[in-house]
Amino acid sequence: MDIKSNIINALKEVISKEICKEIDIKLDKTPNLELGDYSVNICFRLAKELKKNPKIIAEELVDKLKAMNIEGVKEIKAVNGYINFYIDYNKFAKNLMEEIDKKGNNYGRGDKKSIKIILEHTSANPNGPLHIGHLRNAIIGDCLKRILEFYGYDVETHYYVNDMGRQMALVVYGIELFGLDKEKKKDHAIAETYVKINKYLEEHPEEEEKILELMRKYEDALENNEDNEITKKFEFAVNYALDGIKETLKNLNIKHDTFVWESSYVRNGMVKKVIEKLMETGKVIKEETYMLDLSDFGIEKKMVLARANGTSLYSTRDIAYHLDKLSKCDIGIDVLGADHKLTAEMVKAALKLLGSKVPEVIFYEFISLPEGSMSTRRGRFISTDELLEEAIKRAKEECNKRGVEENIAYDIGLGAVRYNIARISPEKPMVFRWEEALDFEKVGCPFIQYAHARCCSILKEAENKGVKDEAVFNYELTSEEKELIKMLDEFKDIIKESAESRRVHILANYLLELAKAFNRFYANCPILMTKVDDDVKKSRLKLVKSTKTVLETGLELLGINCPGRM
RNA sequence: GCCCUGGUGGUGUAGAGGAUAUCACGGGGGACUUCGGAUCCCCAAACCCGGGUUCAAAUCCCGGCCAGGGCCCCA
Repeated sequence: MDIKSNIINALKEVISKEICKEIDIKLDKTPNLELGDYSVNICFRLAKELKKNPKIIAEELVDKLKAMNIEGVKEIKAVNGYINFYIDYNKFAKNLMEEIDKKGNNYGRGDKKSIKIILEHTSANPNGPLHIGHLRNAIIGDCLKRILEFYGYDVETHYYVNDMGRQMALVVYGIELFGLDKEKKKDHAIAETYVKINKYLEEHPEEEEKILELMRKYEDALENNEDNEITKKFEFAVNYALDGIKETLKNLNIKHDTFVWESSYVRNGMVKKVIEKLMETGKVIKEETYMLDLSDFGIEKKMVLARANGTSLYSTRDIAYHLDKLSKCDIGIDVLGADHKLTAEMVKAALKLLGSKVPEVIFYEFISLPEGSMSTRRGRFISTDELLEEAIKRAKEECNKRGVEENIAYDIGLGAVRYNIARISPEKPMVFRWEEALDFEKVGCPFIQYAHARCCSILKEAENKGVKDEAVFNYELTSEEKELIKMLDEFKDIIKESAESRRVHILANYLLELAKAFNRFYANCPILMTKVDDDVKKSRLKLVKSTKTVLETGLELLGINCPGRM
């Protein structure tokens, strides 16, 4: 039984006995250690019902609570109507350090939940490289996958490949007209051709017909489940772009389990079936084409299910994909840009109409450039490759400046890129500025990695000196030690909160705080110095070891490596 | 016009009913003869505006204002 539950149980017992009430109790964190470690504000709530001053209620309750000798609690105080609990750090520290020691990098891991999640993320159109907008999707998605897995879910990641859109037909036609620059990285070569064909079409609008024809032919072939010249051209183009994208993802330390092509749902007839089933609901209106009435779901806009020429539409294929995906898992999660909000709502509504589960959708706001939003079509974007390359280059310079081996530059550079995005809550719009992206002081990641490296070197030094770590903790702990211990304990809650709310920035911000707490501890509490008492030395060393473990685990969950020296 | 997000020191960001609003950068000042200075400490500096709900509001509600996004037989 942990201390928090002990406190809550004791409170419930006292309140039901003294006041004859069952109430929900939530423990709060105190603003600082002087006010204890945990607190409750129930007295304010009780004050109204009992018509009594909250201060007095608190004092009375404290007397009763003290008499109960709650295990792990050293002191209880009533302050201005709050009840503050002070925990017994010596005991607490000992237990916690032993737990971390025993579990190692599994400390904080959730129990296996036997729940299958399919998490779709990145899913950028294969008409060019990942730009820094897609990067936000990819990083949020990948961190989330790691966190959910660690929390105990069985997670499969999907990359949904949009191979049927107009933009792919443009690429295919573009390759016919202009070919591909074989010198360039494949996804960049595709983008170059894509920009050219867009410009060409602006100048030759009469050729628009050819694009429509390509789309028509591709879809016809798919509907008949045929392979012919056209499908080969599309597949070539898509795979060509995907090769490049996969290379970038690999550099980002991101791996998808499955790539699902939207065309597969036309091939297997599911898209047709979706339309048929939707017709059966009686909510389909036939105008020039089929429109779905979703007003029952509060959506006034009608959802168009197919083009007048009979070809399918992105959102209809998306319904088929979700129907299939959601039948294969317990929870489906999509990471999508905020521009998909309306369509996502429509897809959800359509799924409900069909009696299906609906996906959870995580929206993130766009990353824009100071001069405006990005556009692959206009060639106005910053690619992830570019950013990563620059970040690693900058990391190398920093290493050289400090006389550290360059081979850790990748870890530092990638860490900065990933962390810089992971730390921001997704609903916040971001503006990309090179100076900020490459300012390693501003990005908290090197700070965290440095704290880890520092742990490593202290542990190594201890080994040289023959000092062994042990959770003795038989002395009065300093406030820095207490803060650090509390942070290490909090890791479990952070994982839970981060996983359950599907918010990765919570973990990212926590790690920075942990590193901060560690540095404060390091600055104020001598560890291996000769004047330090042996038991203190051993205990503090254990604290270092535990911090290293948690930093390692946490950074790994953000897909960030931590070098042993830097 | 309608819908959805966001608005917190100079800048970027956390906090989503509770006590003195987090952290970083930038500015100013300081610390260190032993464990690694990508360090630590201190100072100045912020909740868009107006109402409301509450013992308690940055946080919830209503109304403004500002910014971004959406409202395609695009994806």
